[in-house]
Amino acid sequence: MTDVAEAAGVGVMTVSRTFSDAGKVAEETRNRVLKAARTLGFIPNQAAGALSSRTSRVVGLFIPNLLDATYHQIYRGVVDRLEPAGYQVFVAETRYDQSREEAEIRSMLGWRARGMIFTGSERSALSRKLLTDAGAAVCSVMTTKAMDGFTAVGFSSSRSMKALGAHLLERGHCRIALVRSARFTHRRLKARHDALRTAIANKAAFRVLELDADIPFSFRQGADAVDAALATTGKGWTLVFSNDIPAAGAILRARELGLAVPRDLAIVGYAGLEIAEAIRPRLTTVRIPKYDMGAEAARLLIEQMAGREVAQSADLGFELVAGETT
Amino acid sequence: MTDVAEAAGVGVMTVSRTFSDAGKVAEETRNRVLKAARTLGFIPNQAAGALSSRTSRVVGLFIPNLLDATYHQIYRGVVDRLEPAGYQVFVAETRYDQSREEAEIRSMLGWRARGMIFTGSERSALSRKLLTDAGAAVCSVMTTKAMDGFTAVGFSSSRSMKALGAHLLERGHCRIALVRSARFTHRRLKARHDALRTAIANKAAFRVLELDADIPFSFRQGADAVDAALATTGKGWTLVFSNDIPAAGAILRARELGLAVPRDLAIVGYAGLEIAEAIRPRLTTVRIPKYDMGAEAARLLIEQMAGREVAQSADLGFELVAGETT
DNA sequence: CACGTTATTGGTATCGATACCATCCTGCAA
DNA sequence: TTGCAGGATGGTATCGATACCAATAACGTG
Repeated sequence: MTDVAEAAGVGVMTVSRTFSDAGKVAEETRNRVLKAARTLGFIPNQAAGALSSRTSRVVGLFIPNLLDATYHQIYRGVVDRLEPAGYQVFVAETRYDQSREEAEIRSMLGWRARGMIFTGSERSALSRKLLTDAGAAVCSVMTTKAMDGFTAVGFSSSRSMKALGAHLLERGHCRIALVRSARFTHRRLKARHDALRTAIANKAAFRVLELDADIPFSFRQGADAVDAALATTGKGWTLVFSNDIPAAGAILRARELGLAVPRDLAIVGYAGLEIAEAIRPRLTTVRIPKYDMGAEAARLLIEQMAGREVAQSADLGFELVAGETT
Repeated sequence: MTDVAEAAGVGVMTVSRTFSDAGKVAEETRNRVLKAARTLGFIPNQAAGALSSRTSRVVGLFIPNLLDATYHQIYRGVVDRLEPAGYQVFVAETRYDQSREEAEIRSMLGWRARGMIFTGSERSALSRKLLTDAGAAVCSVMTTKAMDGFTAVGFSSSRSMKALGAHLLERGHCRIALVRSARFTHRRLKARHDALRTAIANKAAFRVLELDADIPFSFRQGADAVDAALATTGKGWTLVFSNDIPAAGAILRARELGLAVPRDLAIVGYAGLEIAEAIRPRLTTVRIPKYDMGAEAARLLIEQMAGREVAQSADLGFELVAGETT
């Protein structure tokens, strides 16, 4: 920076200002500085900037699985809002692993991130403590339950399940099986499941089909669920998945076995991914506001980091998509 | 750090060493320092560390689209290798946009990343200049062509297309159409396509089906391709896609239209994703070493950053998966 | 014309780590 | 006993920005 200052014939502060507080440097000077910087190939050292200003423009984004289109869209939404605002997004893929998440939080705090956005399951007690102690602005996505001073952006998953339950009852489904895998069933998912059970009450038979999967959401998981369902409960059941991918896998498997969907086997997904409308029969699913949740979370976080008061939570709703599989 | 040093009754350097060069601190002292750090909630400031040591342990990873399972697996491979080695991976999603990529490179250089891994299409001239000027270690993934001092890890996509061409001719396909979209066809993909054309020579009819898509790889794109193919060329063609997702979309659409695959319409994918074996008929595709490319690229980069000599490139091969759609 | 105001610029201490060198201590060989 | 190697530890300058304050120029106003 000293070199650039010298080359441009100005003080270092003018160079610094040229690259940070826009507008406080005269146009003509600014151009001279930028030209000198370009000639010398100068790129401001972010580390030095963060250290000196004692406040980095880093925001941490925690995502269980970036391959999941739901989370990927959230990621896009977050980036699209934070980048123009001058923030740098550091992504951490937690892989549904709490110890990974804790390690990543530490790492973000090491970079002195001022804000963090979490998606997916809930924070561990240790994570929450780390975050509150550090005084970081925190926003949880996929839930509307603000807590511990963390804001929340999402939708009511219990209401979505209530709507789904009503839809199923209305279409005369009377044997409903919830498919899940122990390894990827976190508390929030359990709550979602309870909501469905409640919605159904005893107007239909209800059971849980527990599978063990090693990958979070796979087509195979759906196929396995169909096989398991046929083996244990026989035809005539409605399989409710927690994602569209395994639901699609179930459709493919059902067709392979010559089963009529939804007559022999009904299928429900969750998320509202592209495959839900690409596959035949069209999948019944719950479309959730993926991108918008990310964008809104980012917006809230920006406000918080600027020290402004913000709403504790935002409910962006959902949409029940009645397809041809129920 | 000063506080921790005081609390532990040691000098700041001992604290610093406790958190960085492992082994140079006596076990007993080390424990005292760690305890003090835990009590005080001390987390080393990465920015200060990077500034002071004039060498950050940051590696940039550039990916066109994290939702694409190919790139996502590469990402996993990279992270799994670099994290245990003490490096921090900063991911940048370029979205197939060169100006985004250039901006992200600048940003990485701002963090003084010592190494960068690129996947997908080729670097622009400006990008290459930025990288060489900065003296960063660079590795390209998905290609075996090392250039400009950048190492490369991948497979021979032209050989994969030659193998595919041979397979198609062997199975008697005589009308082959390459499906692509202008927006997402970069130079490497073109080279891949040329290789297929060469492999086929004039032993089969060859044409290109140009679609315009706004998303890189979607099911819809495959469905559109089927519709376009039927409209322009009629039945009996083999559609060659550059990804399994649109190929799967094509299968779904073909079945919806009552077409027999591969008799009325043959379909070929690329990448070797889960859906290729989940869908019926099973998709013919080229399986590429996704995860391993990432891991190997990371390994090479670690060696380079340690100043050791490394092989210029690594060819990890591919596997032609003959399915039921050809 | 004096004077407050605003726009622009510069000097220097400072952020929190690490590099580098110095010091101290211990154990062992001569 | 002496000398010395090597392990453990500490002191302090330094990395490259920004915060803070000061200085100067330009401008309008009464």
